[in-house]
Amino acid sequence: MSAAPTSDFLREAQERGFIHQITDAAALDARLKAGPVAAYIGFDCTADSLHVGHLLSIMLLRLFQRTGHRPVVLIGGGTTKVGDPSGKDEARRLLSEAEIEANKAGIRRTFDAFLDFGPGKALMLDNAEWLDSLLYIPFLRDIGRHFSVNRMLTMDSVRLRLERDQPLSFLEFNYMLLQAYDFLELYRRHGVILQMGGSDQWGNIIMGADLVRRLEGAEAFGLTTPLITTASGAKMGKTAAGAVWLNPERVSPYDYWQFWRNVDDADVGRFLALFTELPMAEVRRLAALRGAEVNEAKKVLATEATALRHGRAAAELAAETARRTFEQGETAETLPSVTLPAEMLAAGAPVAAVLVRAGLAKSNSEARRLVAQGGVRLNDAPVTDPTATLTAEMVAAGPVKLSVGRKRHVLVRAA
RNA sequence: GGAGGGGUGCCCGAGCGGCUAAAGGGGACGGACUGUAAAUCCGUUGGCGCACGCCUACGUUGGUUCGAAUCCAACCCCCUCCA
Repeated sequence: MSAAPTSDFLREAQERGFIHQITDAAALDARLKAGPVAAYIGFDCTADSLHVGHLLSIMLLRLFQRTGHRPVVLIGGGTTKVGDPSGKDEARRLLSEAEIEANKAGIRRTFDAFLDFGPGKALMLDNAEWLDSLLYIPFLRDIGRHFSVNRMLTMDSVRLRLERDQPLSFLEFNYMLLQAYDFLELYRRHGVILQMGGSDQWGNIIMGADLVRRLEGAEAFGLTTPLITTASGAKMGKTAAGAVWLNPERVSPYDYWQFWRNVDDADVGRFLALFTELPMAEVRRLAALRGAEVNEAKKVLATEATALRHGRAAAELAAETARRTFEQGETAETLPSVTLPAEMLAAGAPVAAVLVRAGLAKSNSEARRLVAQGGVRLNDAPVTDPTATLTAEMVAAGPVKLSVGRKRHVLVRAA
């Protein structure tokens, strides 16, 4: 990175660690200072919720809006119909029109928490709008002519595949063109001059920027974010239960808080900068904490990150629930809970079955195994008998805390 | 189109007629130690009211055998070389 950027957006983005590459940092910096700019990031719509893996992009768009610009969320409704073949072993199941619509709605709900979509503010668009009606011959003639196969072959995404003798379908080869075309459409329709995305999108992004430049004679820019891995090298956002989703129906605010509370020590500073909006001075102070004090930083990270997604109240509640559960050893009645039907309790509900019902074990076998290994506790008392049952009397006085391991707790309630 | 090679559990990867629910590693989970961290050590890791039992599982479908992930046939998919 050459001269330090002076626009609010680039300066803060750089300071917080969002930037990996920029096509023309100085020119972009100047444009951002001259007035509001529109920028977009593309998202798949293969699921009805985004997950923590998308959060970096979301936070970047949020920062973009906060610094006075217009973020555009581009949903790949059109490209999802084709199915992105990259990086997948098996062909992905094609989604129906209705599924795509449902997914878009879910994704929209996620974004509503992060961006202001009011009049003149952020936009959410679907590339199906222009891709669905695309005609092959005119597309080839008008757009395809501007793409040099020679150059496409030198792009990392293509070159690496070819070098490793991995197959590359024509469809996939074309993906680049479709992506570039999105940029062109967004420029024409909404004056978008900047595309952002993960570092793996660099090739696609510069193709798009070039296309806009050629056909419209306009300056267009690209910016990529670094690939975020955890200190232990894994792609972030995966836990035992799977992806850490951003929609509360999939991951509760409490579990979301716990996810951030449990990051590696080595990740806390970086994550505070990227996934919260605390002033950098505060981020640096927290990141400098050592030893057991790091826990303070993690709690701040968890609460701030949760507040951004689920609101301050839900975040505080999750923090308080955790404090009472972990630090006081109490049974906080705000923990996630399962309710057992009366007839199940009347007959004596096997602990194993309750574990499965509570989502703490995937099968009865696993539940029994957990008990056998001494990993299960009822109100903090270890369960040693694999055939133990929960009775109505046990739950009559109030919810019972069922725990697996040190960290997973669920309240069991009577219906 | 022709000739070879290959498809194994969450992933990688052994196995190549019975001793195989399938070595080993990774990951994940539980335990110990801690700070709801990392590292380390121990254990677990298909399902089923599971102690002996039963069911499902090694690309798909059939077949040979007392017995198949292992042999045969056809089919599907992938890779390599040739045209």
